[in-house]
Amino acid sequence: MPGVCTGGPQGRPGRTGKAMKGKSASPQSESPQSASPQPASPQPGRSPSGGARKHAASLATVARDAGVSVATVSRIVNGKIGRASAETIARVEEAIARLSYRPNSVGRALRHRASRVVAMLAPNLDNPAMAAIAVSVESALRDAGYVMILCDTHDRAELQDDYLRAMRDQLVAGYVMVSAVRSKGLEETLKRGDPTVFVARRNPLGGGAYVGIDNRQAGADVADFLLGCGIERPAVLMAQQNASSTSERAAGFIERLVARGVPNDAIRRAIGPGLSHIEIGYAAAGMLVREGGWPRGALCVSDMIAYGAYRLAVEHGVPIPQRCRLVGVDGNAINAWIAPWLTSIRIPYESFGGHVVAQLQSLWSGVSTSEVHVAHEAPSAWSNPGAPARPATGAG
Amino acid sequence: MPGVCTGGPQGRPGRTGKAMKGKSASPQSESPQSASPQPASPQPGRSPSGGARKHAASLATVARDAGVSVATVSRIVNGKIGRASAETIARVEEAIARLSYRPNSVGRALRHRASRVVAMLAPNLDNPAMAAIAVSVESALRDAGYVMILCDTHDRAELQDDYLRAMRDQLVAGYVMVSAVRSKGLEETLKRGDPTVFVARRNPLGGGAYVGIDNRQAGADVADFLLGCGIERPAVLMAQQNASSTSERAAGFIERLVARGVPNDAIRRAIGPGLSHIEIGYAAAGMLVREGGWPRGALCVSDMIAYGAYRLAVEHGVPIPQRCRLVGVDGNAINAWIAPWLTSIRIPYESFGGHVVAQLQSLWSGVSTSEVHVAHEAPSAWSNPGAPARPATGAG
DNA sequence: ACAACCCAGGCAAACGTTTGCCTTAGTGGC
DNA sequence: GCCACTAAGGCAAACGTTTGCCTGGGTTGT
Repeated sequence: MPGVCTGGPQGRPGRTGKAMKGKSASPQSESPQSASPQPASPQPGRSPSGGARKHAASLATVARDAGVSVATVSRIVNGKIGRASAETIARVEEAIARLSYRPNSVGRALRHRASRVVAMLAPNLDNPAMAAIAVSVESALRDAGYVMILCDTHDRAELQDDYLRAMRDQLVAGYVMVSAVRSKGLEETLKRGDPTVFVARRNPLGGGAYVGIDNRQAGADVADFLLGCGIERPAVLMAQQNASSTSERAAGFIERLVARGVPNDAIRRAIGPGLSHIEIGYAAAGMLVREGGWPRGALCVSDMIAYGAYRLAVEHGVPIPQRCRLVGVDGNAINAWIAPWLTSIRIPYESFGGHVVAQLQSLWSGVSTSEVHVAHEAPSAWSNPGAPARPATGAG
Repeated sequence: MPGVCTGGPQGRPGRTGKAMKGKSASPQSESPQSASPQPASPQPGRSPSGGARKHAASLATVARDAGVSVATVSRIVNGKIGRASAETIARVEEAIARLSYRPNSVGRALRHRASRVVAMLAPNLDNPAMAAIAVSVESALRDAGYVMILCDTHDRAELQDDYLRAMRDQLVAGYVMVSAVRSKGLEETLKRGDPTVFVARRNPLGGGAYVGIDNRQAGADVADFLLGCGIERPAVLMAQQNASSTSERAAGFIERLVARGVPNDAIRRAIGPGLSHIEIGYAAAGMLVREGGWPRGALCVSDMIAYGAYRLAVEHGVPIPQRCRLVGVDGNAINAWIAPWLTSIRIPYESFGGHVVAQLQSLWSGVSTSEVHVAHEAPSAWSNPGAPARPATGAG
């Protein structure tokens, strides 16, 4: 009931929404031989205004109007000139304009056995980093004349496979797999040689086109940063699920710490369970603190994990970053506005789209592709450590 | 150069990324009669492994294998039984399994003149609220057997029109317009009677199916909340661009304040320029403060605007919410983790998908639709006003 | 005068489905 | 024996493109 002026504590924030009804009905084409024949299929001709709806103009319409054959119109539309006289071209173009003809992508796709649609499969778009990738890829695809089908896999292998199959049925031109998980369907897709680009997390089956940062290096950079801040025993907060990307960050971090003389068993590792990184961060921080109090600094292998840890710190009244410097990885744009306490390695997600499309185009033209490592930025926070403007500590 | 242990202030956070090269090349089908014939179209048969690739099985393949006609296979696949004997069905299903046949969506779409794809057009997915809507709609569509093409319109009318056209060429089954802007193409789409659902912002041309909250009521609720907190002269931070949704919130807010005895000219309104709500919030707060100092409380017509205002408060050393209570609208999930200072009206975006799909199905079956008003929640923050756990103010 | 070309464009076969209509058998009723 | 009916399934025409091949006329070369 809206209107009440209360709004007390809601308990710990739980579900990120999305009840995920366990139906697991495969999207598109509810598995052949199923008995349910597309319920309530969109009746194209039906309209409340009744009567025979005018269909959009097709090649045939234009051809008739211009007094030529469909072949000629098709060639003109596709710029295959040299096959038509100037007058014919003019006549056809006039007809096209008059009928406001636009080529039908579905017909094209059928003929070409490939559409101008690219599928992007990603886990939880709730993560701002994922959203940033989606935005970037979408825009780059658009500039290249493609559109994007977005599939939220929730990091679940079966769902990923459902989508892979459904996308194949769509004759998509390629796949963009963001943080893909290992699965049977993925294996098949790759074996078939379908154009596939992995983003942010390497192909769990090895090989393949990849766009991402050098995660090991990023981890090492954080180690250098924390040591450089005078924090001699930093910890690391990570996820249980060993996704190549984040575990590489942790590995690079530890490696560098050890290389710089920190005893291996002095590096406290907290591994949070679950799926949502934000809850992982909360849980991992809790474990860490229970076992030995707050560290003076920590690598959080993703910004979301840092958010979770921050929440615990706030609950405990531990000021961040003064008593514990958290360093995340991602550099979400929102940090600059509402998370000034967070130091983060910024990943330039806004440039990923261009690289992804370039990789796809390589695959389409048969060129073999290699991994693309985008440069990440140095650890940075909104304000310098110890600089004047600090959040919400000023005179109150 | 990664590795440096500095990371000073980056200046005010600026661009939300996305350089938007002004190309404005229409996605898909670069406008007929254009001379550029699909550069580097995906060569379907080409594979580095060379040789004739095996195409996926089609109805014809299955028919041949089972020794029946394609018509029979089609009918069986679609569950139109009663036309085939039990043995035939068994034989065909066996063939389907053996060849792992899956119906080709493109062929279907061509035949039906409508695909099982729904287009969602939204401005900037950077906004967590938009992302939440996208997640919800995607999931609901999937459960209904559809997939979603996502189009980022950047709130620009021409881009919206480009996409609307491109989506029509795709024979999409329907349109989900999130915060649509008025445009010529939208007008045509509606005139054509294409199934269209508006989300979060009403149809700028009036009428049509809608899913969203009662924005006026939400504004009034915030007014009640702030007055109830003893804040007698609250302000409002809003955007210049008069989107129906946010301006209705502001209107409802002011209306209620006036109704409860606040003199109209005592209500300070700050109207920020620009497109990104977060920068609008920053700018609006700046204007407000310059003109008369910080208010004791304010409605921010969206959470993003509150984020922007918060940044200014941090810069000025003004503690939020102690000295100025900000109340946003959206209730982004992230608030509970890293924005405990924010009170917000939560909009249950995770339930929008279901309503949107229901609206679409109504449209598809020719039933006339009405607006769906989802109930928003009461203003709430993570912690009670003045409750013990306050962020980062504890003993340092 | 004839071969060799080129130009402009049409024919028709795909691509994978769906579906109205037809045919062929079989069955029951009279 | 004939009619009516049903069950089982095939034929072929769409849906909108693309493209290899063909044709008919014109030009050029010798």
